[in-house]
Amino acid sequence: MDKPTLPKGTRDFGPATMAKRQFILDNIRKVFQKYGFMPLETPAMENLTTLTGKYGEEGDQLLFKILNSGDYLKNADATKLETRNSKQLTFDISEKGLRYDLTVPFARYVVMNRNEVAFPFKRCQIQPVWRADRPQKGRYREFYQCDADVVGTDSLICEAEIILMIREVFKGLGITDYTIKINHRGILNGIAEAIGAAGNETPMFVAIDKLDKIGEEKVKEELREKNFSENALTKLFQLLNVKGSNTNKLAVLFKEFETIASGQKGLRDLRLVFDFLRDYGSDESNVELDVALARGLSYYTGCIFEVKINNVSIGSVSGGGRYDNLTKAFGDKENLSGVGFSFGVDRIYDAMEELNLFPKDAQVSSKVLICYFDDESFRYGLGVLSKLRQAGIASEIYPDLSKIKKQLDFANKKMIPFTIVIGSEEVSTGALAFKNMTNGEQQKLTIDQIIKQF
RNA sequence: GUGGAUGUAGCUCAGUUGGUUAGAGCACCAGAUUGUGAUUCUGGGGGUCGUGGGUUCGAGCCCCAUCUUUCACCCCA
Repeated sequence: MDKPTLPKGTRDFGPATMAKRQFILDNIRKVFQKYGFMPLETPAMENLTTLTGKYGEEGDQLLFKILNSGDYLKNADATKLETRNSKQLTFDISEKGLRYDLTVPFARYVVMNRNEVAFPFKRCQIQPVWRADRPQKGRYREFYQCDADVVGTDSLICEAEIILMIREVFKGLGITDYTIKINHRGILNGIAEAIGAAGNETPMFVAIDKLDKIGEEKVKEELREKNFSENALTKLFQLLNVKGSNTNKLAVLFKEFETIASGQKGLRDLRLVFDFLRDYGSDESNVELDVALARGLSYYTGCIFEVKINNVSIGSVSGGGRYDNLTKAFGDKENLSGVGFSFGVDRIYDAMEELNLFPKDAQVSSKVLICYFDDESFRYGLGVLSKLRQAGIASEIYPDLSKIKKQLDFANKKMIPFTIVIGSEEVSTGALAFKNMTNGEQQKLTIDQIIKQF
């Protein structure tokens, strides 16, 4: 029998890792609920027709497909088989796939339950997603997303609340040095129009999105290959290089977009988001208008977000935006506007590990371990255990009669901070040896006195 | 999906131009210590060198394939 292994890009999470992951997840869940988002879960697999066509051509290639059950070659086209046309053959032998994100399944749910849900509908969803990507650091084939979306309203208060939630989650996790990048598809379209590249937006978005990574010259090179004129490039970088505060950037762009409707709309939206933040009693801290931010997911139409933790070797840990046409893609007659974002738990974990931000006691399991010398004190210990648990103190007793050294070692290994050592003396007097495992101090206390220590 | 790097004990790594029974530190187990752990001392277990082929009298080391992890591209949480 060969040694067992895990599939590429997947991981086990042991108790120590789980404690830290729970810490992140609990924090996010708490904030989502505080902002009025109701939980939703959807199946791991969706029909392929639900998933394909929503993420662009690249995204479709990254979908995990599930082979049909039974005689799956029954419906396979003979010529496709003979010519080994895998791409075409896929849809003959597979009709289900694993979800690629949580937004598309959510849109599907909304369309299917249109009459039951009360709009505007706020839902949060914390579940794994799967991508057939090639794994790297901070990039897995199975990972958790934590989504919060609102559907059925155009109000930009939703965008403002997304910023508030991101800041609250990061505060709870102890992450202070981060940037919430914000942009608007309208601004991007406006720029394309302003430089005379309307109709050629996609290659422009793809290229400028990489600006902070590969630099101005490389982006220009890439765009020249896509037949952008020198005039267009000069104009483009004039707009991308506007520095200063968000207000300043908005003002400069406002002049450029005098006759461009989509650009105007983008600027108005962003200005309103910033206004709402101020009215709420907040400000623009950690928020940066980045006109080069484009994002690949093709369904975004309005504001777009991306969050980076600074000084770590991890890509973005959160992203999202507004999508106006997603329910229409599922045959919905009346179109519903939605906006949402997603935290990547796995990347937040990696970043926090790199920055050493996990609190030490995030790993503690039980608070007390009961140790004993003989069978009689074990029996007595069970009564003590029961009292501790009734008092709500997480505790356990060592299950086997063995040397006290081994029992205390076990407490150390599990990072249990206190032990109660019981022997014949303790059984007869009721004064228990209560030991602090961090500093080694020990005192004789009754069980009631011990409970009061917590 | 394209190209590059990597893999030796539970962990971090040594291992000479291919040459006998593959090493260290930490960790683990047992004893010194029959009512007290993270210090010290003594002893012990553990590796078909990622996997499968090949070259050779002989392979941890050379060649090929494959898998894992990782880096760049693509894309993205």
